Amino acid sequence: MSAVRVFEAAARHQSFTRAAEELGMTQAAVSYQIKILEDRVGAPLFNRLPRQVTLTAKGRQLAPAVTEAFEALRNAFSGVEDAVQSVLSLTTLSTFASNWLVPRLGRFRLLHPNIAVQISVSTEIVELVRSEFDIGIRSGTGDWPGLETQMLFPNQFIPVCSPDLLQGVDMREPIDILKLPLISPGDPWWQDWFAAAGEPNVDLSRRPDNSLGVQQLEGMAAIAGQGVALINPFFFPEDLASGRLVKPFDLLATTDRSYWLVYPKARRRSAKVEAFRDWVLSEVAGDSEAAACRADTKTGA
Amino acid sequence: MSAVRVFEAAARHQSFTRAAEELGMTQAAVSYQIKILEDRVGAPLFNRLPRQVTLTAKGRQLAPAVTEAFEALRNAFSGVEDAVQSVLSLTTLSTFASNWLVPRLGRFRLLHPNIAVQISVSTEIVELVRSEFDIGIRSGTGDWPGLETQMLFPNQFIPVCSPDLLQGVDMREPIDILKLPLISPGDPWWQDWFAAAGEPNVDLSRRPDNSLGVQQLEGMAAIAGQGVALINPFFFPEDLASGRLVKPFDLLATTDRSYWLVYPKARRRSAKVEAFRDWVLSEVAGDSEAAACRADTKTGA
DNA sequence: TTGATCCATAAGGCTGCCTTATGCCAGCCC
DNA sequence: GGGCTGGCATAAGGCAGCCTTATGGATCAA
Repeated sequence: MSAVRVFEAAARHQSFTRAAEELGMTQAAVSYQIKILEDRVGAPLFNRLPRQVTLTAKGRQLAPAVTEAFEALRNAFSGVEDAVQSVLSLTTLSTFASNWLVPRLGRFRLLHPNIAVQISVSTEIVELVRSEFDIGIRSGTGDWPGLETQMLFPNQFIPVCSPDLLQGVDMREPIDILKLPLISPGDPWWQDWFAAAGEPNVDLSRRPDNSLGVQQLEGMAAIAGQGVALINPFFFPEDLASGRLVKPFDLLATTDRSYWLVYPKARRRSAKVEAFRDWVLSEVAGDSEAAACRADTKTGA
Repeated sequence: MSAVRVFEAAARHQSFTRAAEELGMTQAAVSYQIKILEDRVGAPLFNRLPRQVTLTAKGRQLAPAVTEAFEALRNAFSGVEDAVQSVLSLTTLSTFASNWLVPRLGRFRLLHPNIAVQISVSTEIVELVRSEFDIGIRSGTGDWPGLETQMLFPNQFIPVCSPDLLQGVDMREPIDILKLPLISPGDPWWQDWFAAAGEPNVDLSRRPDNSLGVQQLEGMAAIAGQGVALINPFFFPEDLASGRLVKPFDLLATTDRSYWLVYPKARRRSAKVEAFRDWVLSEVAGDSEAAACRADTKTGA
């Protein structure tokens, strides 16, 4: 089979030496391969003239078809390889996509205009090691065998709501939150947050469970004044900075889970993967700086 | 490169196991090759599902083009291989072609209707070992390295002429031939024949040298009554049998050379070569029988 | 004649491919 | 539900085939 490849090059160059150069091997190897192919075909494909080789009749019959076939192969593979180089496909959690990634993606496109990003949103964790995705964003503890992992930010929660909702409500202790409607009260993180706030025995089971299940929507509901949502502040930096969302209590409930950027170890050398990873990490670093800055101005005020 | 071949089969079958069967290797080898190709392309080409594999998007993009390219290759090679199988090309000496081979070729075509014979006539000895010819007919001593050789018949000479030419000529001893015009008196075999006849010192240098150089033409000239030609009786069996040519003396000059059928050792297993060789040998055997038969009838008469 | 170029060939080493053996996973069937 | 089967992955190991180096032959050019 590789003999065919050698033949193709030799036929194009009408020279074993040039073909060897093109293929990065020695002239002897070309001669060897051509002989293999001739034995296999049962007839000589080249006339050996003193200082050159020329195609025999059968060689001339073969050469154009072979070259054409290899052109087709080259085109097909280069097409796919271009796609592989220029399309980065990632699977991500819904809220990360809508509240973190998509708003910033324009900057990535500016940095890397030749890399197209395909986002697939899914709640389930897809098997990344042998999937078609280059990168995944997932929440967990970071121990995924076979995957390179980069922690992005912790999975923390804090209750937020619209400032209007607090009007006239006496909000002194965390338990006072229960005076307001909760968004997704069935979310078990609520129990954890109240526990972290020193109220381990809050019973939310009798509240109507209008769970939205997706932080993005919960945050939107909170902004709309429909109640108190438990959200990760990393996903609502603008709303918190602008005051559209306020924190009744500055108590973050921390979890053992974080958001991670992961990708198969096998593809860690891929340029597009490196580019995207570095960009995400720089964005996360920017977030932390901004958060620190806001904290400073707040304490300063 | 061979990984592409494996991919093509696997994509067609949508199964590594079937592909392995088709290619005559193990399923493990297919798996190995596909992995090689995927690493090289930088993206998976198959989705590994529980009891089957399916093409990924990139695999689907690749498969048709690859299959098409391989079809083209297969067609090109099978076309050439058919030609190799069905066309027997031979290089032969002019007289052998015209006076021996061509008149009998019809029988070969009847025996092997699927083998086409291409005859190339040349006086020079072409290098057979790596030429495009499958078979050669040459005159010599039979020591050609790298060639399989089959002796056909000896290179013997005997003077012949038209019976009309002998009218009124006293033809008792070989030297009497010189009373008649010689065809191609410059032919050195004349000297040899006279030497064999006990006349080593015949001087032919002063005769006009109207050499024809080709026995066929010399024989035709003799039949036409233009003189005495020195010919190989194997080439004129009909003319001798019918009496169009007669032998003034039944003295064959033998030489150390013979006519040989030769072919490259490398192609001795080729069906067409074997078929042609066997046919030629059977024809030669038939000649000998016929000659023996004629000799019998002559002595019987 | 000498040098340069191009191909063939022989010898030898090493890589890479294939096989064998085993494990895993899921579906199927009793 | 527990074997059983079918399909693929993986590891280990051996061997073949490919490539390289080195050399020779043949021709052309200077």
